[in-house]
Amino acid sequence: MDYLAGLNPSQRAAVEQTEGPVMIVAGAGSGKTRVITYRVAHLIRKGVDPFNILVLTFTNKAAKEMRERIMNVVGAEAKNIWMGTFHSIFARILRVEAELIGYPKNFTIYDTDDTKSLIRAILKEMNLDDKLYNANYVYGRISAAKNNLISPQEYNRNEALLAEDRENGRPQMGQIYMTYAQRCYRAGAMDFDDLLFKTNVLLNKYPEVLHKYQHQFKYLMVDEYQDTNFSQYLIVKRLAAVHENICVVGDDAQSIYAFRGANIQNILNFQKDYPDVRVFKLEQNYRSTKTIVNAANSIIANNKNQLEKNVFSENEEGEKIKVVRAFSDNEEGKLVAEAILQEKALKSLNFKSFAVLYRTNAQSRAIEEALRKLNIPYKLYGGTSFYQRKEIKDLIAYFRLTFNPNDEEALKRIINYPRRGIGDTTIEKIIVAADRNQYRLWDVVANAQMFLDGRSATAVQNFATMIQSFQAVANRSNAFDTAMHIAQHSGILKDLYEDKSVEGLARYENIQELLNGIKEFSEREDIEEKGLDVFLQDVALLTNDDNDKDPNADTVSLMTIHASKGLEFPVVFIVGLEENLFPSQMSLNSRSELEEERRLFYVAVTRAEKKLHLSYATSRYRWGTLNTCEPSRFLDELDPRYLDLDFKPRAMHADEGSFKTDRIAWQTKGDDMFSKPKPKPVKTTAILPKAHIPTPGFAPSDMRKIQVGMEVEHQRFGFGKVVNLEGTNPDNMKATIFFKELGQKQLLLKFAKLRIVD
DNA sequence: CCTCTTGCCCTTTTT
DNA sequence: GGGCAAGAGG
Repeated sequence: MDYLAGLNPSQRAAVEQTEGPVMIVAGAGSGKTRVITYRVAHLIRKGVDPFNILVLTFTNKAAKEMRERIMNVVGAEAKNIWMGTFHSIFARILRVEAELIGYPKNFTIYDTDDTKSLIRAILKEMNLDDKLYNANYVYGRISAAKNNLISPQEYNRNEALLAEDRENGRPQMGQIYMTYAQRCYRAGAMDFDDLLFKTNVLLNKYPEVLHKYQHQFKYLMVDEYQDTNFSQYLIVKRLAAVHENICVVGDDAQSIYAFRGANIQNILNFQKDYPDVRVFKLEQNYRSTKTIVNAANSIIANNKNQLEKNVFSENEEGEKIKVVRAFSDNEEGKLVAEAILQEKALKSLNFKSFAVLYRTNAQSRAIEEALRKLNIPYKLYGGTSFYQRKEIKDLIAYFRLTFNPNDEEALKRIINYPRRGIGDTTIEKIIVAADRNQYRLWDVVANAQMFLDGRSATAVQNFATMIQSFQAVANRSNAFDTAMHIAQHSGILKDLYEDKSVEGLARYENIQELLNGIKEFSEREDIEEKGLDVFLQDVALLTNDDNDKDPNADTVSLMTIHASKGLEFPVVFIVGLEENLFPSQMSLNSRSELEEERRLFYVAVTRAEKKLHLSYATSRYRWGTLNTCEPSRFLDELDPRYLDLDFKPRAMHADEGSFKTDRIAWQTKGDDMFSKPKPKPVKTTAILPKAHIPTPGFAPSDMRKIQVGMEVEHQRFGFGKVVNLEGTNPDNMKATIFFKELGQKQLLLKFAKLRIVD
């Protein structure tokens, strides 16, 4: 039990409390992973069979890392623990039980691309305007329904939801959801949300199945519990209902996935669900300097609904946080690159001590270019993963179709790639024929001459014969031999080989790499079933960290803040701290969304161990055009005691109420923000300041008469007092006005409609 | 049915 | 600035 010695009292107590409901509230850097790994190790040391332990995480990376760490304590036994992401664990269970709920065992998992492609196809068939019924919007709506366990039937019976859709001008939403679900079902496919939704259906409908897993999983642990959605919450609750040995670990301050349905209430309400819960708080941060921890605390203090805790550090004070202003995104990249070289030399650090974090993937480009110019090695995390590349998806689509010939998305993808004379018209005919007769897609394809004529019938027939030959090969060969056979006989390999362009070469190499990966899989000693179908099962759930060729290379890490959760680096750069970028423009509609952005900033700040750099640019390319940017409000929220500014600060924002109107001036400038016919869904949580109703007969006064100290009325901002005037030229005269409702704002008198109150 | 060009949308974050 | 879908022309 030597591993217990390295724990502080609260960590140790959490590890030793193995029975009953437990909640561990773990502040950033407080040794959370350590506690989970030791807790699992402790269970095993106490004699619990690893097979009876279920540990759920949010990323493959977290699961992999944890398993390795447990293995270091208890050895090979750790291999038998049920540990993985929600999606992979329940996909695994669904593979066993699928037939009960009408799915084939080798059902396809539709990734986001497949899902959107199917939605677009349905929209087209229904003759709906794909701008109004934007595929992203429709997907979001369906996803939200599934995450709240609302089936298509229930959706269409739910008057409130239907009314909401009518108000949003999208009355067909319910029908789209219905059709989408039917098409997935007919294709033998589940999307990401289905993996959880169908698990709930299974556990709800088949008590004997529920019973089986309830008894198998005597001990449950859920990492990042603050990021669970309702669907996940209910699965966990059901599985834990018998033994109630449920331990959830999380930090409400780090909840950053509400956008995909996570419900922070799950952790805030855990104590209500399990009144006899034991709560452990890990409040000491071992990762960062006092400066960083205190600065992070000063940010998160701006959020309202939180579990009470006091995160502190006993580490050194550390350096102040450097805040840098750049003129453009490119200059920002340059400043970051130079700072890395400087600090590396000064403190004799490795490149891998540095991370650059950003809000959106698109920001990586400017940084990458700057790093390349100075020959700084870097590694990009996230972005398009290996498995999302076109050529990889194409080959995998052949695999998918071989094992599930009803997979509509796979079929559409490759029936005419490489070219074999089957055009859109023919594909449409196939789908319509299947639809009309309620046939499975493959029944139509395999009997093409019944539904099509002449040339196209033959082409489709040949295609069907080819897939059938692949099925025959798959039946008697291992994964690699099957994959190789398909790559060759489908014509993909030849097609790519003939493309001698740089990109074509890269694509060919990628296919080789995939085949190499499958070869390795085929040669593994630790698995019995080595068919290509087994390899295929998890592919949709794999992310890019799986393809990490050289994890120990000395490179700077570049990633989104979301991807950085759970990681730590000695020196961290957070770039793009600008209004509309971070916080994201999409988040400005409600307090809850803004709070999530703030938690995201908190996550970013707490990744740093020794030194933190923040930066923003005053102009930035977005959609190919140059935009002016304002510094992020988050910079204002940081306690200035911890900051080292390289420029003269100015009052950036007076208070939260003012932000909405502040940016109108520059929004209208560059692009088409206002012309987009994109009605936003109704947000009930909006806390925007109430619109001011101007006094009857409101008329703007002559601005040449305005003086400091005057009381004025603004058409929309209400009443306020002039505190400062800048400039003399009437064209650029700017007034600083303190509004009673909205706080301080700066207005260009040229545009402002102000009435001087007598 | 195929290929090339244009024009549109995009940029939130991920399983 | 880039990727992708739709549409025109071959």
